[in-house]
Amino acid sequence: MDKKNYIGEIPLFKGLTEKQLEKLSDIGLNCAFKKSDTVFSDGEDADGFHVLQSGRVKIFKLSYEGREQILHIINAGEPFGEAPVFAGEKFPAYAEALEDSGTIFFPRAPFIELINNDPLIAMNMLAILSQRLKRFTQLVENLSLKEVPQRLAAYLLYSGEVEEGHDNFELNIAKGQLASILGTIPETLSRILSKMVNQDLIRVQGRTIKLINKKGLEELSSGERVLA
Amino acid sequence: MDKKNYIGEIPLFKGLTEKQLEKLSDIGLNCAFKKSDTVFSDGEDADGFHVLQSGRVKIFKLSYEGREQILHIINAGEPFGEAPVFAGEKFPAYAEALEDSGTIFFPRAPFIELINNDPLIAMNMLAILSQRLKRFTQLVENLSLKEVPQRLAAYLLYSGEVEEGHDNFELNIAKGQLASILGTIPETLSRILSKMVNQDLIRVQGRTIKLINKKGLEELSSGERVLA
DNA sequence: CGGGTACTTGACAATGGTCAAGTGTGGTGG
DNA sequence: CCACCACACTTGACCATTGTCAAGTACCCG
Repeated sequence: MDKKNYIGEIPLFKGLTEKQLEKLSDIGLNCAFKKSDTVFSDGEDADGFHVLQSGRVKIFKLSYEGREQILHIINAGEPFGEAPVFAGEKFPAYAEALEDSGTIFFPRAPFIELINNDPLIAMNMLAILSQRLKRFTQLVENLSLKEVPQRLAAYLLYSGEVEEGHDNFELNIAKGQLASILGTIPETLSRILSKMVNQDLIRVQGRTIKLINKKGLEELSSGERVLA
Repeated sequence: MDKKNYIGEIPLFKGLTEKQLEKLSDIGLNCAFKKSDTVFSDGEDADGFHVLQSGRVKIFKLSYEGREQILHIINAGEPFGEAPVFAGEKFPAYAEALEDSGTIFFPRAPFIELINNDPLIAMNMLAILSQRLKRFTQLVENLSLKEVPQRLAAYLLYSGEVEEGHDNFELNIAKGQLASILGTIPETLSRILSKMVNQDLIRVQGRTIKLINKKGLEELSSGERVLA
């Protein structure tokens, strides 16, 4: 079984001893989800958390009318649903597989016991939660203080840095999902992309985006410039 | 010196031994801020975090145009600016004293050392960060998926529960600051309060709010009902 | 009592969401 | 291999929510 080896690769569990990995491997349970399966629901009792092994998962909230706001896209190696392990005890949002996905589920009680004996896991977990907080701070800033074109510009610049091919990259999600990340709807996103194309800021072909005028995008994202 | 005794009262440091409190007391530095003093600024290097001893502090972001979104109001006993201790190393927002305030500042390095030797502090810190994440989740949900009347209704119901006098309480902040918590501006807040008064949902007198129709407010906050 | 700040109210504008219709496009089955 | 269906996306017309600007009122502190 290579579960243990895999666990050793997870950033959250970097630097642990063989013995600790052994224990983690003992308490971790493999789970499989098909595309668009629900992993957990908002308000559901949480008796542990997942680490994504393969595939992708979106964490999101739903409005009364059914609109969706994506809080986070989880990629392989990242934990999710970990906050209720330490406080609240209920999942604070929905989680759904964007593709067929595999996770390792760590039940709460044995995991907490493990942490109590090892500050390193705790420190790693603190780092991850802190990172999440920082991202949420940005998300709140974007939603409350920036308009959709600014948010989109920032997203494109950020993606352009992360993906290969600094100014010519492929969206790794559907445009509708991107809208949901940016806190808007597909129609609005579509219109703004058109405007950006008209102003020669970007070029769009399906899911491929080419950044033509990075300077302009940066001005947009900071708010110096507006997308008339 | 009663610093040590005070530290023992802080929720974050509950359950520690005398010796640990001693150490914390050794590394903690007293700070004083006058009303509207800046405690730290967005992007500033963080070499530690504060615990608020007295007064109140707001944590907030600013837009390009200068609009303010409050992320959190810190009350006595709560830590703030703790995330960059574990990740990022820069404060992710502004902090400003709402009143004359006193804090204890814990420098990063000795604090981390302390944590490495004591899982209990780590667990408490994990609980606090998790709690923050949950609150941020709600904040994102409110900003992105709810309209201002819904947010206000939820806020009033929540405050009504927390404060004494379940349905007749005093706002502990200026209305302009409340607007900034709700992600809007004073003018909009003012109008919505008027509408709520007209519909006999609440009564307002200066900073005193009386909840007349809790059921109606609940329907509003959930989205079943709209504020025509 | 005076002055500044907080708050309110009105008229207006614009961002962005809703509804509706149309245009691909990819995947499946005949 | 092609046809078709479903679904993602686009585009247009409309309108609600909410932010901006401006003016006026109330209130608190000195």
